[in-house]
Amino acid sequence: MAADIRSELKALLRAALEAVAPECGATAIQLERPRQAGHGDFACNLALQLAKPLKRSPRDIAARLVAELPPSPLVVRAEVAGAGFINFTLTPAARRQVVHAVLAQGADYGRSALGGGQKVQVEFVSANPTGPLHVGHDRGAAYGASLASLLDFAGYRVTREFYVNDAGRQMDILALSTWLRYLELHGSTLPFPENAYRGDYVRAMAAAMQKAHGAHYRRDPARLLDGAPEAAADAEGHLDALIAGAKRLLGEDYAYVHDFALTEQLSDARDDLAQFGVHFDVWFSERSLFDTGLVEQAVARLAAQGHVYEQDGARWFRSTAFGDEKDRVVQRENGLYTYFASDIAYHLNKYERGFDRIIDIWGADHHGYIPRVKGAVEALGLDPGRLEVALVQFAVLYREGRKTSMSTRAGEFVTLRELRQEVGNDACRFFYVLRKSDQHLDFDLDLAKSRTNENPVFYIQYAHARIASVLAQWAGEPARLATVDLSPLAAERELALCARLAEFPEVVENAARECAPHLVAFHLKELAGEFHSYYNAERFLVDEAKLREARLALCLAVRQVLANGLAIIGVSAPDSM
RNA sequence: GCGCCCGUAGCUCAGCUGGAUAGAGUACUUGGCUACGAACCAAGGGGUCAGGAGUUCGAAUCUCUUCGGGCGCGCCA
Repeated sequence: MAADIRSELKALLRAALEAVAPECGATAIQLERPRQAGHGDFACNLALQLAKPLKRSPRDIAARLVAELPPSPLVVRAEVAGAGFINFTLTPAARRQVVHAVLAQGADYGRSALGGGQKVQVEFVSANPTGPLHVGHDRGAAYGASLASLLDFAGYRVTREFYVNDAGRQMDILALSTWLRYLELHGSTLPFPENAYRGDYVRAMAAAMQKAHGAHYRRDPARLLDGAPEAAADAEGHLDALIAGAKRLLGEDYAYVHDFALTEQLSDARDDLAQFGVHFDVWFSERSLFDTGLVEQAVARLAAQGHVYEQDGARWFRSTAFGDEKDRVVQRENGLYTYFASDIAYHLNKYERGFDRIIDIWGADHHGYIPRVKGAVEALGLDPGRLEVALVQFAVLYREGRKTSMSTRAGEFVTLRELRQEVGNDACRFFYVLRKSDQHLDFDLDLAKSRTNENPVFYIQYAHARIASVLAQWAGEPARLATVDLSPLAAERELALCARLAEFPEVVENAARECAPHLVAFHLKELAGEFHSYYNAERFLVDEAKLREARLALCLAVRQVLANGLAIIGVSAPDSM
């Protein structure tokens, strides 16, 4: 609807341009929505753009353009303003028609064909399954989930994916940690390494393992230390020796312990995220890349292209040839592939799955990783332009005015679960999306907890609930409002509200283009604000039937847009609070 | 040292591909419930858009530079 008005106005301007300056007929015509109400519904800067090539004053050109504008039933006034803007004021009927559009399209209002059905993959969270999700992950979860919904709404076919790092040393450390706690339950007094996973959840897993299998995985802890360096002298070496010892003593049972811990953590993460309203279509296993030989193949493919060389016994990818700072090891001296190697394979796999766009959402601390991954993609002969990396800055948590430190291994962190319970799902989701993702963020826990009613999410939900309440008291049939006569909506406040509704599809497209769901959140805040003003200024359930129904139709349209927007952000739209 | 991100009101943050007098929330000061929900509304004060230079009709926005902050620079993941 709004797009129709835009294209109509552009056509008018195009015609005027042909009459005034045919030699500049190729100039792109830009329409924007002025901030100030006095500047009409749409503004065009065409005359300002033409000033230089035509060597005439912008206001003069604007006046000529206005004089040549063909008449239109949508436009009540076109005038020159400011430095040479052309401001269009629409007729009230044109401004009101959006209400019918919203009510007719319902939950689909704002849906766009921008994506053209392209396949896009959004990979996010992808946390190591070595402990509960914590506040270092939830911002990425909220952003990724909202972005995925947004792109879906904007006409893309979206796959939401979680990459499971189930192949590395960190998983071995978790398995070891769990097993050591399990041995403690069976009387072991072996000192627990400082640098192993110390969180209580590890003890819980050990207890679960004991409950399910009794002493089946018990081994003599004294034999575990054979040949291990002193923890004090070489903490990491000590840990590796313990892992080797665990594998030696457990034999084939090691795989069970390992997978037990992995499965526990993964299902915990899955539940946690599901309760946060975050769902994935694919949980992609890193280990599967090794099992299917894809890591080997990917490196071989790089080597075949001449991008791999040997040095110091290791094999290196020449990423400097693709803009990276230094070359990177893909296969270590000990024969093991690096995490980077499996990541190359993973991205190769992503391309092979035929996505038109691949969006990786990473924590900002991984920014240095971008050139090597893009470089590898390019080296494989793939189009690096299809791969986009969105960085999410970490939220810094403050408790009683002090920064809270986070360490998974030390077990000191605020979990996503705790944060959700303290702040609430809706507020939490909204809070994160209300910030631009690449902006640093201070999260004051005490403020979020003690004054949740100050969170803007309630402001928006309240508007939704208020409308629901009014409609309930009206007790009429909402479907009937879809075709009601809107002409009683003549007040400036009502027409401004209509304009805000008409903007929603533009906001969706813009937000999708920018991968910026926060734009949707801000738009909803403004819409809710204008509605609250309206609510306080006018009564809806008035005696005069035509006016009452027109106003209720507008309210219903507002409620619909609020609901559609909140759905993108992953926040509920309650009828009562 | 090199690279990436950032610096806007006391605080937390918006500001769309450069547009008109830089905006919200919060805090502070006032006013509004015998009302369709006061988790709301109305009004007020509060700014060298970190500093400087450049690009042009026009800069918070683009370029360069200085200062300040965050992060990254492993045969870790």
